[in-house]
Amino acid sequence: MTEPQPVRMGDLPLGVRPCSLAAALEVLGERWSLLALREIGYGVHRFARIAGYTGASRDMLADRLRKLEAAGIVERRLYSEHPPRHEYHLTEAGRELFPVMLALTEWGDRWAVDSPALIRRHSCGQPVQVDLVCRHCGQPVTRDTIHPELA
Amino acid sequence: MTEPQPVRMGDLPLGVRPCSLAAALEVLGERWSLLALREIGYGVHRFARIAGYTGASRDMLADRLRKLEAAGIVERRLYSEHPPRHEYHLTEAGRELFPVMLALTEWGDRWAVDSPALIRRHSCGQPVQVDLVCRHCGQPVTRDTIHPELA
DNA sequence: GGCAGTGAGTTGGAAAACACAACACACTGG
DNA sequence: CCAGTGTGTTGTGTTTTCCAACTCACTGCC
Repeated sequence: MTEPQPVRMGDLPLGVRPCSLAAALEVLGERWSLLALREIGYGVHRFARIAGYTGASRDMLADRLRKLEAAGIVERRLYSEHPPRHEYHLTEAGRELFPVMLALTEWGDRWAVDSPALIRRHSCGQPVQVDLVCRHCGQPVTRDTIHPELA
Repeated sequence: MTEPQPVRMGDLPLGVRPCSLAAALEVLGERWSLLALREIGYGVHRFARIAGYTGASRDMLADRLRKLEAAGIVERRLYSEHPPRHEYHLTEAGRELFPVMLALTEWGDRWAVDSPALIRRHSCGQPVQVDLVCRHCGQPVTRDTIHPELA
C-alpha cells in the first residue's frame, strides 16, 4: 500500500499527460461546439436558430451537433417525421457544463470585452460573481488550496 | 430611464450575439491554448517542456504562446540573452482562468474519461468538488437562479 | 394544382489551420 | 573540434474550415 503523495506536475517525465482537461477539450474544444451548447442552454432548440445566433455555418453546425450527440452531451428529439426534424436538448452531461460556461463567460466579461453586453443577476438581486467553495468543508477553493495526487 | 428586464435569449432577433463567452473563446478556443496554459499553471515554464507535456508541435506552440502573450494572458520573461530565451508565466488574466480550468477538468473527470488519472485534494483533506456560490449572498448559483439582463 | 417559402441538412471548391520534419542559431561540455 | 541542448522558424503536404449553392420534403396561399 502506497500512501498517495502530492505531485509537482512539472517533475513528471515528459509525455502527453492523461488528463481530464484534455479529454474534455477533445469533445468541447472544437470551434462552435460551446457556442451551440450556449444556445441550447438558452432554450434555442432548432437548427436554423442555433446557426443564426452563433454565426456557425450549417455544415459546421451539423457536424458539431452530430459529435455532441455522439458524446452524449445533446440529444435530438424528433418533432416531425417526413421530413425528419429534430430539436436539440441538453442531456445531464450537457447541463453540467453550466459551471464551465459561466466561468468562461465571467472571464470573458473581465478580460475579453470592453464592457459586457449582458448582465447575469442572481436571484438575490445582485449581479452574479461566483465564488468556488469546497462541497465538503465550505472553504474557498483556489490554486493554492488544492493539491494534485496521482490516482 | 428603462428598468432592466430579464430577457429570454431565444426571443431576441437572430444575429450573432455580442457575448463574452464568444469573446473568451476567440482567445482561448484554439487548440493547444488551454493545454499550454494548464502546463504553465502547473509551473512548467519552458518551451520544450510545455510542448512535451501537451503534445503540441513546436510551431503550433510558438504560435499559441505568441497569441496568448498578445492577449495579455501569458508574459515572457527573459532568462538568457544571447541566445534570447524566455520563460512563460501567467499574468493575472491567466491566473484568473483557474475556475475555467477547474470546471472543465471536473467535467472531464465525470463525463470524458473512464477514471480520472489525477485527484485534486482540497486542503481540508477531501477530494475537491466545487460548489458555485454567489459572492453577495452566499447562496448556490445555478442555471435557475441567474437571470440575464441586457446591459 | 401550381408556386413561393421554410427548415434541415449535403456537396464542392477555395482558404485557412494543422502536423511533421528539417533547418538555424547560439550557446555548453568534453 | 564535435556532439548535444534549447528555442524557435521554414517548407511541404494533409486535414479542417468556410461559404455559397443545391437538394429534399414538406406547408401555406391562391
